[in-house]
Amino acid sequence: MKSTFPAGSAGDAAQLQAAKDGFITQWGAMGSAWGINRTMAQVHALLMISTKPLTTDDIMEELKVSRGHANTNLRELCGWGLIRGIIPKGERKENFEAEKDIWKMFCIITRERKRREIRPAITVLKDCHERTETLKGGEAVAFSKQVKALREFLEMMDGILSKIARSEQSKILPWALKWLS
Amino acid sequence: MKSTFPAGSAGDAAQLQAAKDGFITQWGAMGSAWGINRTMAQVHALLMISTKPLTTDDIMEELKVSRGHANTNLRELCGWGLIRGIIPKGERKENFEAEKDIWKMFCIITRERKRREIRPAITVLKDCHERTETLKGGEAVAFSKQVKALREFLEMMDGILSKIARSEQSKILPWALKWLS
DNA sequence: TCGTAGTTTCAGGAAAGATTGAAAGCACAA
DNA sequence: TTGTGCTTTCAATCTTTCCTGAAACTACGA
Repeated sequence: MKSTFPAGSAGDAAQLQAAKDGFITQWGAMGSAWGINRTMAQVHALLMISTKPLTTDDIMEELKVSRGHANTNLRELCGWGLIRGIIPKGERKENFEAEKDIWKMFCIITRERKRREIRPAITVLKDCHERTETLKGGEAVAFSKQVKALREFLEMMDGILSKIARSEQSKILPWALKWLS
Repeated sequence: MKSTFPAGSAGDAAQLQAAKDGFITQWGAMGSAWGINRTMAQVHALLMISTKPLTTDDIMEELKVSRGHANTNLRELCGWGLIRGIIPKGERKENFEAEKDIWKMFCIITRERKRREIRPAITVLKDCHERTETLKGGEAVAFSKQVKALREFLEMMDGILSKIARSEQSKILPWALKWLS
């Protein structure tokens, strides 16, 4: 519903819009599968492929959601650090832009999920283990052992992911490529 | 609500039960966060720490869920390959037992999520890229480029995860430990 | 201080997802 | 073939989560 197409035909523009819509829809679906609010994933997708920062009203318009909902999801994404709000000088409206670098995105998501989900799980496992390791009886020993194995596994994962999330893409990528060969 | 405690006091048994319940609850909560039905995660937790195979009725009793629901979740877990049903000879009731090896569990989950979530996403990205790579105009070029970067990243991940999920734990673990140092 | 432009909050409606319970289905033994 | 013991299915219901819209709030300029 706009005016200027720097180049290409109207058909091209329609095709581009269709591809964008498909992308946003699918990214949203993928978000759901990973336990992320669909709209939040869509807002993220939209900002990720936008060539310029967008306002709350732009989001409302594109995704057909209410102002309240747009605002909530934008804030949440800011909380993750996946987007940031900027107020262009002279204006009062806030504009949002996404981190576009895939590797940085990956690092952010890894760090956050580690913090929000793996760490708490480790805490619980540690607790379960400590509360049962001194108990006698086959049942208790088996439980304690299983819980310990789980905990050690998650701690190893946590360590590896921390290390990866701290690395530069430039250090990981060539290594990954070699390793995959 | 049972009889024989091979060793230890009644207090010990209560403590063990409390720890088990805590574990099941928390594993369920963690499942939710990762986009997995809470009950399914709890059934998995229950079987993971059980020293013997359990029947549908055992699950119903422990988790206080209906027969239908227990059945659905057991089937789903079988679908993932995380548990298997066995019919002890001479009996007609099906018993379920979980894969207890953490590394194998991790491989199964990795493989399944790759198949169910990463592969479809790659397909969509490929499609978006192909539909726009020949279009003219700054917008189209930017979109195409971003989508391509995403796709390449996911394909790299897919490759790495495939490789890891095919490995023996014995090959990864020492390497991980060294790498973490 | 008031008015304006914008943002945030939240009660309640809507949609999605989980759970039940009961009926239908299945497999085997008598 | 009928009966028994167990599993599966599915409409109905309950729960959770999402989403809206409107009111409250904030920041700033005149």
